[in-house]
Amino acid sequence: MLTQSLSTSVIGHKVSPVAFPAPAPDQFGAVTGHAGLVATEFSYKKDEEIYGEDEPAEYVYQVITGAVRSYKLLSDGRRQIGAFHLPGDVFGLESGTIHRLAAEAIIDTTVRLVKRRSLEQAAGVDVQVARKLWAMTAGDLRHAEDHMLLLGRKTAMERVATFLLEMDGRLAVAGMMALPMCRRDIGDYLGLTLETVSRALSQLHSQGILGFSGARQIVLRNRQKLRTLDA
Amino acid sequence: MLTQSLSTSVIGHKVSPVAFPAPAPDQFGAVTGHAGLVATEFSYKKDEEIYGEDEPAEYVYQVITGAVRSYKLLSDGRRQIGAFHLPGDVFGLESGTIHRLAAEAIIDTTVRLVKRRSLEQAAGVDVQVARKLWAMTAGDLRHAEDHMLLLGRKTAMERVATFLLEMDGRLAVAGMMALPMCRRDIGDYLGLTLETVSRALSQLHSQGILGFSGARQIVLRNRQKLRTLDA
DNA sequence: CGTCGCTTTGATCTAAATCAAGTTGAGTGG
DNA sequence: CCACTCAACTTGATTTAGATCAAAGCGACG
Repeated sequence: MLTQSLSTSVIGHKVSPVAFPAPAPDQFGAVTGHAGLVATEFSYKKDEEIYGEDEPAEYVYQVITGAVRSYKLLSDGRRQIGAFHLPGDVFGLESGTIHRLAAEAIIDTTVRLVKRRSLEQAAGVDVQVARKLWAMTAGDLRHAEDHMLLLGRKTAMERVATFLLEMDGRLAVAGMMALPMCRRDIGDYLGLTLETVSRALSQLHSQGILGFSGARQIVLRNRQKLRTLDA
Repeated sequence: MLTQSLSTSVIGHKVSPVAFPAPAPDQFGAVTGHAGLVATEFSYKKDEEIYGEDEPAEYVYQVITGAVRSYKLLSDGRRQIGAFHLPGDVFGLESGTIHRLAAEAIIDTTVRLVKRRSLEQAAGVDVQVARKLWAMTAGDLRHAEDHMLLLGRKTAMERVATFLLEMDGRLAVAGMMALPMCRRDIGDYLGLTLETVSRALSQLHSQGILGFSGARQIVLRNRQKLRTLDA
């Protein structure tokens, strides 16, 4: 299966910023606003693979709309999701030539992408670009280090509380968050089963710490209490 | 407590390579062999702190002899060791200004260190240095991604098998490895208790997959079998 | 408005944690 | 050089958090 939509544009300093709902500081712009890097848009349907584990890393991506999961698999199908990527997030950035994790669209998703080689070339010319690429990889490392602590040492309730606070910070609009991912994805991110995730959420609901409007629309009613549960 | 020993030298291209038993490719040399960076040696006693979590990242370190653990703590003392650093390994490298994990000497340890600022400065002048710093952070990220899979989805026996194969690759000499760390450290690295680690090792011993000469001297007698157990 | 995937909830099981002794062995001081 | 000491390690008994197995709800979509 290939493209659902594709458009190409040459990104210059103030040329066609391609408005997208990026809540986070624009990580990509700081890098693509250089030397006529070519950025392309591409769309993926729900559950479509963006790239596979150990595939050559030809492109670097930024989520425009939608959501993406990055993950590793064991031979028998056990899966560990390393990160969720939401609008504004850059993913698939590698210092080497290979993607260490696979990536799939969680829901219908549109991304911007640039060739990894062109970024590396820009980094060779512009020290600021090189600095930014390093900083983005360091940001991914920080997240992974925090997540190792969660996976190795936190209880199920602590993991779910940490997840809710993370998602609250990343996608809450008007105090409500619309989770794009299913319970199984959350479980595979937190090193739990989907049933354990569901039970923890139910318990938080019964304690009035969160409210539901459908399984994936969540309102945090007591962030302070949640913070005491997150470890 | 402060220094056990300290010496300073100006590292130039072929000036005083300060011979050290680094089995890995010399990650530091590629970076310190530039622009008269000043490298200092420093020693730490067993269990001495090298830096704390969230402390300013003033230096970048390389193990000369000994071993180091990098870890995070929860408020109640639960600990997750993110990495062990062995002779030749660089640690404490940050893109930002803060150490994200604490570091302690596992046994008496000597390190080389350079100021982070001076490395950043060199990276601003020399693109090769910038590239190397990025590649080192990316290497740490790769390890963290692999470790998330282990912590989130592997069984106790799979974790211990993975650990043995990792250490075998990093510190086996003449088919034998001398582990510098205790069972509790191994447990805190693998997200297990020390008892579970001990039981897994005993089971591998009774199956003839490994041999002991004292609890920390291990010979792998059947790497192939171990690889089938590692997931 | 029926179907199917997702979610919740309940019952039971189990891998690993916890609690509890012993054992070993490296380092110390007599 | 030997015996003592103490931390590290092993092993056993029991507990438990979370996994697994199973069966309803529910809700979005065709």
